[in-house]
Amino acid sequence: MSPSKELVDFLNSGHLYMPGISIDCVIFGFHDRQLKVLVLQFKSTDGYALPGGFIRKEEHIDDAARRILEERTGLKEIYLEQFHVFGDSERGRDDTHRKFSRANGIELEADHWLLQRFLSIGYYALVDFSRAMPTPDVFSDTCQWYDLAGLPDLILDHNRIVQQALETLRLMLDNKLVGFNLLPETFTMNELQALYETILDKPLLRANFQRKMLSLEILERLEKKWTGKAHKAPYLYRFQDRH
Amino acid sequence: MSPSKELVDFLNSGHLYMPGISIDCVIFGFHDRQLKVLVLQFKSTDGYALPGGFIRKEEHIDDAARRILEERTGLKEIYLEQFHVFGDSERGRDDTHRKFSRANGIELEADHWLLQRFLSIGYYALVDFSRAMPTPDVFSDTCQWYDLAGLPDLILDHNRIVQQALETLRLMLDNKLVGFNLLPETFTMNELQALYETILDKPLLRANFQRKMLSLEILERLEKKWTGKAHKAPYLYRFQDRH
DNA sequence: TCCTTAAAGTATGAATATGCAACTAAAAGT
DNA sequence: ACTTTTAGTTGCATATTCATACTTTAAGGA
Repeated sequence: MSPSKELVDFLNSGHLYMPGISIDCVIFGFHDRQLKVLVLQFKSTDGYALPGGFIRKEEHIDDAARRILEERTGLKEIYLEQFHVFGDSERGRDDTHRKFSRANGIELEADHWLLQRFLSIGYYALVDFSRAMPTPDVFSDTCQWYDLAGLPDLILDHNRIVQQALETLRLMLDNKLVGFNLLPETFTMNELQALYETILDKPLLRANFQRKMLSLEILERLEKKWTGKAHKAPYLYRFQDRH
Repeated sequence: MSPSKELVDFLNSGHLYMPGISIDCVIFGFHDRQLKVLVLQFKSTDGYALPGGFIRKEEHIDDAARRILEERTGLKEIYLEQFHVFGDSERGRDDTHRKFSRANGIELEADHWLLQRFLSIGYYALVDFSRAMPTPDVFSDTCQWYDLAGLPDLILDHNRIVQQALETLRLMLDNKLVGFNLLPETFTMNELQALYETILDKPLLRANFQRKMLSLEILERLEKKWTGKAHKAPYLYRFQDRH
């Protein structure tokens, strides 16, 4: 098979980026009471990977992460935070990139920039599942949501990166009230509770959850949402201060 | 003035390290009811800086941080954690290193590795003040403890790095009980309380603090400490599970 | 129309944690 | 022995959280 122009261009673009450093993004979404993560599937091989990329020579690292995120989801203004640097001494020096390139018709030189050791800065992002438009990158055939529990084996240490992102998310959930970024503009109290229960992986008492959330005085109660179901209609709420 | 051999060797050692990445360490100590930070003073200029260094090509980033820490304090087995990557796009591209080298008799080439953009991984460390042996590095005349409140102006964004390390420390204090790493092996309840009050920058009620700490069941009560003062002798305690 | 069902919203008492103040203990000086 | 001073403890009021029960309301059906 002959390599695509996009791939060749990318493999020749090492001089644009800071050497030895990459960014990997754990992009969380929430749907059907499940926490989801965006995962790419490589072309021609069966490798799965987190969305990632490199830092341009003159680019703030947060801007690099935002750029990667926008490319994969179509969304600007995403809630985004770095959480850890992964710095194993052999990180990136396995044959992941070599095998991928070979499968796509390119043999990488031994000193190719993609074959060097890479640190990776882990970012986690929280997006409104209903607004994200998953879009594959130059390496990938697909860009899809996976249930956190049903993640495939990912390349390198990407499974560990997801785990650590999740731990950070749990720590931040009450601390900084980041959870709202995973929901649409308006939501019911039940949806919010389901989000918390999913992330924390434990059931919460409805009455107490409601009281706690309302006591924070960050929720604006809107009109009711008639669902057509045979029971009292829930209120819709809006978070008063996103991010 | 003619440059020292050590400095010349260091300036020629760029090929040993990962390019574009450094480590900066905020080393906290506690003494006289004050939180202290280790700060270096540059030779021949009046620049102050955090202890820092670079990552060897085959070295885990945590090992690099531990190496830097051991060089500055003489201590192994230090409590150490990365907390943030500082990645401004122009970071490192000011004239700090050029001025320093010039003052020490070396004119750096425009493309010298020290004049490139650098990301920096911030680590904070908690050490037992009484055991640390502050030791300057090749750039520095002195390596000294400074009260957090009395820090001098530091180079680059190092003052901001200290601020962010302090915020992280405050977050972690109860969360992971890291505070004990700032105290000697044994300590009185009063010393522990003073530590907490200093870090959190607020007074705590003695009775409540004691009850809370004891209820955690992580303190082992040892014999009493006779101070020679005209009052009841306090107990000494030991933390049961360092780190 | 009115009763039933189911989920939303609210209220209440118990358990636990925290804030505040007082009390007892003990080491050393007078 | 009495005082001073700090350590350690105790009791109680208040606040927060936990667990459960009660009330409300939209829609379906007798």
